Amino acid sequence: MNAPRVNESKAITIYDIAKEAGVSPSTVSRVLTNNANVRPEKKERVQMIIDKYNFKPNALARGLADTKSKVIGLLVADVRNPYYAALYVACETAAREAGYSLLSSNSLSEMEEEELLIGKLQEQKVDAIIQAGGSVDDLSTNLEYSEFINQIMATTPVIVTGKLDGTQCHMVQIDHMQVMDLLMNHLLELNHRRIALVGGAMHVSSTFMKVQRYKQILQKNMIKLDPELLMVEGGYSTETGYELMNEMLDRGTRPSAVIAINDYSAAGIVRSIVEHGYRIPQDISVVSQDNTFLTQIVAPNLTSVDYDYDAYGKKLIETAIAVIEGKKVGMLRTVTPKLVIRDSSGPAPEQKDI
Amino acid sequence: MNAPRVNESKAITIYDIAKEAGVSPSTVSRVLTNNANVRPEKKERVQMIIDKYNFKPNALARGLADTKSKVIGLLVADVRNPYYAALYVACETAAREAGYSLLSSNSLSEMEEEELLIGKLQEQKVDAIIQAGGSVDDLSTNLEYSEFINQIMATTPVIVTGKLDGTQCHMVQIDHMQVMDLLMNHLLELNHRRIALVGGAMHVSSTFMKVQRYKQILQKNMIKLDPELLMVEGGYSTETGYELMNEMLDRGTRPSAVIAINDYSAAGIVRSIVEHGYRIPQDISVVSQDNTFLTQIVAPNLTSVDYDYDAYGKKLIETAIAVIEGKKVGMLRTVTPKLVIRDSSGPAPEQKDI
DNA sequence: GTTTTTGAAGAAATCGGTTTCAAAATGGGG
DNA sequence: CCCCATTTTGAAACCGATTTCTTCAAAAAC
Repeated sequence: MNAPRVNESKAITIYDIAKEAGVSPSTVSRVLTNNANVRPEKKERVQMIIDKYNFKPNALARGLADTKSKVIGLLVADVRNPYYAALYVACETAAREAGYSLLSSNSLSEMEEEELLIGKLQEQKVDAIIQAGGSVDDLSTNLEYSEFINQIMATTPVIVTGKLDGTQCHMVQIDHMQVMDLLMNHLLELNHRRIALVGGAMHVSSTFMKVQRYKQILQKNMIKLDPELLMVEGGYSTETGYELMNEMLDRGTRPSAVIAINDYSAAGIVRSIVEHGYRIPQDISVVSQDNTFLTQIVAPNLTSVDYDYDAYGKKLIETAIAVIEGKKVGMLRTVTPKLVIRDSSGPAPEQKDI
Repeated sequence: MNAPRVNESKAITIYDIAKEAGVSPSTVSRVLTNNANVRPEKKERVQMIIDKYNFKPNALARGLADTKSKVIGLLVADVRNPYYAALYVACETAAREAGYSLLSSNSLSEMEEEELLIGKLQEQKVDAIIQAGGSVDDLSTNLEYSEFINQIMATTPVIVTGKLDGTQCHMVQIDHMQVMDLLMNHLLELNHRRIALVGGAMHVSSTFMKVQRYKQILQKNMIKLDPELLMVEGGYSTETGYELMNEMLDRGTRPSAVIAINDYSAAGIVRSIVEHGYRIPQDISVVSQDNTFLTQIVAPNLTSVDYDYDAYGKKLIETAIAVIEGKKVGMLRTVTPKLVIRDSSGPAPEQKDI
């Protein structure tokens, strides 16, 4: 009769395994890390005991000994935003597949908060920090921020989404120019000429680049820029989209198509348009960016630009691991956007006003 | 002229601080942990040097030494679901305020995956594991799962959302009965008698409880249960909501109000209703659960049951910390729901059929 | 058959903290 | 001013791995 199984409060260690296998702790460690020769029969014996107890080496001790925690810190602006949620899941999946864990935080767009959180991540000895969104994207504080990142980089490698000048940190960036190209080409092919840009803020670098590109494309197509169609002066929320669109329509400005800065604000834009009695896409087309699940919640389903989040996350994690392992990898990698056409965009209506 | 600042590759340690302060490492540690007496003037001197270098103790070493990592593992079903995203952020905030970090994973509803992830968390020596959603809620595998949790509990305390019999693990649970009470009372007060229940799956415990309660309330109000109004046989997605509602309306069943299992599916339900030419709430009221931001994206804005995510997350973290610190705390804590009335619910239309 | 090379495995140092233990310093009372 | 109780403090052990350094044995070379 076996002794009753009792919760031995002490966790099992490499020494216990060693004793039971009749070998030294070093040997057990060698079996564990698998980067030194151990005689096959011994290796097997040790492995059996490891399996028997389902022994898992203490990651803290391991991290302390070899100064690699196998944890990557991930700072996202806010996972409640579907865009970041998608990116976060993609990163986690990629990290897991590479044998890393993720220590993540929501910075909630306070730069002070960010500093605190990064400090926390450093305490935890994460091997690298990925910063997705937040201060990185803010043109107005960019210089100051680069300084800050450089300081962090002295200790921990940092990878950011977006582009950050004046640092040695690696970047994975969506090709914002191409995002705008995709949207504009789609609309121009549908004969739209009065294309509005709604939502976003100019001090955010991605938005800034998109507006630039928007203007370029108009020019190339001999379309005169109507400043009334450019309403990039709010935020990225549903509320903002709703208000900006209301303002435009109430003022009498009538676009044939609207480019929303993201799906989130598109929801507000769509509502405003519908409430003003226009049909989508018959009267006004709406196209959006991010291709989150919101595209399928809003009626009609939104045409939106997708970033292939899995690939995006994978690139971030790959870059982080490459840097950790000291391998060479491009400083700036790009995520290629793709247009997903749904029901919210259609041919421009016959022109009746100017 | 100062020497140029160079990246000293070696991180600064407690010993460096000790040397510069002219004290022993033990003393520095005492200042750091603040749980032993240190002569004030010495304490100040050490603290100054700590501040000077902005020294942060290595969390790995610390965790190894006192077998407390100050990290809590959080397993959520899927942060891309706004409900879990809200809960996740709430937990993170609460954890941070209590001086803990969060190591989180998305279990993505594979029980195998869950086991793997929990194993990972244990390796990382998290002080406790919070499991939010996933297998916990599945009645069909509940027994097997309890066994599994008990095994984990031998090493790491586990806190789950929902109710899990046969384990010693702490639970924080939404009062599902009350959720249904709130929704039904609201609708009954608005004179609704033909109330449909759409979405969800009976093997999920929360849904099961809600259906039970739904029947009880009908009975108490002398309303005969119409099985055609009960469409709890799909999932929790927008797609499911859309399909189930289509099925009901196409079949000719006409409710005066619909209770959606969550906001996510409500979006599909709303779309189906609108596409069938009914107005919300004039013809059919829709009420929902979770009170995520989706309530404000769907038009009309959804009446929904809120859980006060901040309080919810805080209860989870508080419970976890209490367990970690060996303090007594109730095995089952409850989250009280609250109804948020918006535009999707209104008085029942004058009865014309039966 | 002896010497050299290579491979396997243990002892011990190390990572960077916390904590126990014992010694030293301080302080209060007689 | 001395003695005893109480703080303070430092030395050393410890947490649980990895890794370097040795030693020893076996295989290869001569």
